[in-house]
Amino acid sequence: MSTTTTNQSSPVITRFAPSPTGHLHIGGARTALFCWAFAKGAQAGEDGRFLLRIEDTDQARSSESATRGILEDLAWLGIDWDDGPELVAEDGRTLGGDARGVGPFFQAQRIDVYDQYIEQLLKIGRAYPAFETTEELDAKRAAARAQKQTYRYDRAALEIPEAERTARMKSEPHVIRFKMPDAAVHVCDDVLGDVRFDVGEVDDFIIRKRDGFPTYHFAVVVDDELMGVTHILRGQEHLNNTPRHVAMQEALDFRTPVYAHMPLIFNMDGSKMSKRDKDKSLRLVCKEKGFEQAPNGAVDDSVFASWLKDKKQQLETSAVVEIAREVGIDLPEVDVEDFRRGGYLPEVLCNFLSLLGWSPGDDIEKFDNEFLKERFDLPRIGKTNAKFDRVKLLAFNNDALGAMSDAEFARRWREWCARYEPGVLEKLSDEQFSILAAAVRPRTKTLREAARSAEFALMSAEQIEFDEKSVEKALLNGDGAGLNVLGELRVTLAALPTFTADTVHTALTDFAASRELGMGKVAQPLRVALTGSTISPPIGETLAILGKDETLARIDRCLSKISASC
RNA sequence: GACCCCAUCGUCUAGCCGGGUCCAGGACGCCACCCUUUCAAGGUGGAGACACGGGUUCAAAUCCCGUUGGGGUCACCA
Repeated sequence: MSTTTTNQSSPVITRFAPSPTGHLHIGGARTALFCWAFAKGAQAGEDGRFLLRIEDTDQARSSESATRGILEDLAWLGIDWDDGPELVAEDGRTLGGDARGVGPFFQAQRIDVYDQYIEQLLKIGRAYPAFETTEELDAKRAAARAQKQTYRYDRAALEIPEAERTARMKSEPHVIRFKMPDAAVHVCDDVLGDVRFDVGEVDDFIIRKRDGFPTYHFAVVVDDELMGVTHILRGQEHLNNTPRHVAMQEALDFRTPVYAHMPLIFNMDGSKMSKRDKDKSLRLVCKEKGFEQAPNGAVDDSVFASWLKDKKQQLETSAVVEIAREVGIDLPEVDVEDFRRGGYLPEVLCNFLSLLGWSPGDDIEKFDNEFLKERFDLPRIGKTNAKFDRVKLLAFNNDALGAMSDAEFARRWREWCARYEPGVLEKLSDEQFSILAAAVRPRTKTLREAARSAEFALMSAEQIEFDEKSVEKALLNGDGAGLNVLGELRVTLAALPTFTADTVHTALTDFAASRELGMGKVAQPLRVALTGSTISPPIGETLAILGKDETLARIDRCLSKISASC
C-alpha cells in the first residue's frame, strides 16, 4: 500500500544528482526529466524547485568536462534547474545558481560538511572506524563466496576497545562505517509500496573512504537533508540502497523524503544500455572486416589490438567516433549527446523518454514538456522495466520533422549542421540550402539523415560513383533506353530559360507526355546521372539545387562514362 | 547463492487501487492492398497479449496464494 507523505505546506524540491563521469546517459535523462516535471509542474504548485547536484566524490573518475557536458545535455533537452551549478544556455539564460544558499553543489567541495556529521555519528556511537585493508576485505569476501555464503561485514572493528580505536584513528589509515540498527528497516516507496529489510540484510557499510571522501550513501543523505529535498525520484537499482539511507536519516534525526523508484530502461535484447555498447558494436565490425590496426590510425596499434581482444576495454570517445565514421557504421546511441549527433530532436527525445515508465493515459502519447509538467504524477509511474525501442523513437522523430514547417525545419537543420556537419553549410548557398531543406524534410527521419540525402549536392561531378544496379535498371535496360532519354533530355534542359524546381518539373512532364513515357522512365535515368543512384529528392528540386550548369555537366559525364563502358 | 522488485500484443503501454461496460484499447513494428517519378510519406484493412496453476466471487486482466520467468542489489563506484 503506497503511502504518500507529501507535506502540502512545504514546496516540492527534487534533485538530479549525476556523477560526472561522461555525457548524460539516456536513463539519467529520463530521471532528470521526471524530477524536473514533478517539481516544476502542477503537482508541486508554484514554489517547486528542481536542484542539480554533482556527485564527484570519486576523484579518479570525475572530470570537469563531463560536468559541463551533462549541464549542456540537460539544457538542450529543455530541462532547466533552479539550484545548482551555473550554465549560460544557448538562449542566453543563466541556469542554476544558489538563490537559497544551500550550495556548493559539488560534493567534493563539501567535505567539511560531511565530516561534521560523521563526527556526530561517531559521538553517538552510530559510526565507528575500521582498519581492514581492501585486500583483507576482498579475502573475506572470497572466503564467504567459496562457502556459498553471502558476505557481510563482520564488525571486527567493534571488537577493538573503544579507547584503542580512537587512538588508532589518529595514526592509522581507516574508513568510517555506519552502524546499522538492530531492527528491520521499512522503506516507503510511492511507486513500489512498503518494502521491509530485515536485520542483518544490510551490513555496516562504509560512509567515509580512506581518502577522506564520503561515500555516495553518506553524501547523498546529508546533502538531500541540507538542500531540503522532499521527493527522491530515481531508478529502481537504488531500491536496495534505500534502507541504508533511511537508517542514516533516523540516526541523524533527518527527515525522510518521499521515495519513488522508477523502472529501469534496457536495450531491446534485454542488456543494460551501456556506454560499452558503442565499443561492442564497433569491435564487431572491425573484427568482421579483419582490421588489425585502427583505420586511419585513430589509436595506437597496440591499444587497438588489445581493445579488439578485450570486451571490457573502451577506447576514447573521440577515437570511437572517428573509427565508426571511417568504417561507415552508426554507433548505437546511449548518451543524450549521441542522440543529438544522430539528428534527433530534443522534444522528441523527451516525449519518447516520458513514455518509458510513465504514461498520461487516455491514449495520449504525443506531447511536449509543458504537457508533461502539467500531467506528470507519481501514481502513474509504472513498475515494469522497459526496453528502449529505437525504431519507435525514429518514428516519433520522423513524425515531428514531418509536422514542421519548412522554415522551422531549415532552422533546426542549419543548427545541427553547424555543430556536426559544417561542410553542408559551407558548400551550399542559403538559397540552395532552403530548397534542399524543403525537399528532404518530408522524407527524412533524422537531421543526420537529411544531411546524408544532401550528399549528392555537396560532391563534385567527379566524385559520383555510379551504382551498378541502378545503372543497369535505369540506363542500360531495354537496349539503353534510359541513355537515349538522357541524351534527349540534355537538349531539352539546356534549352530551358529558367531553371527552378517548377520549370524543370514542367519541362520533364511535358517531355514525358510528348514521348508517351511514364515519369519513371524520365526521372530515373536523370537521378542516376546526377546522383549515381535511383534515390534522390523530388526530381525538380534535385535539378534546381544543382543548377543548370552542374546538371548538364553531370549528364555529360554520365553519358560518356556509361556509353563508353558498354 | 542471499535479499528485494516486477509480470497485458514482438516493443512501449491503457485498463488493475474502488472486480462486471474488456471475446482487452492506443502507439511503434509486421503483413496485405491502394496511391506513386525514386526514396519516403499517406490511405484502407489485417494478424498479434491478460506467463502458468490454484483459490475468493454470481462474475477476475483486475483481489489472495503458489509456481515459473525476468530484473535489481550484494564495492573504500555512484
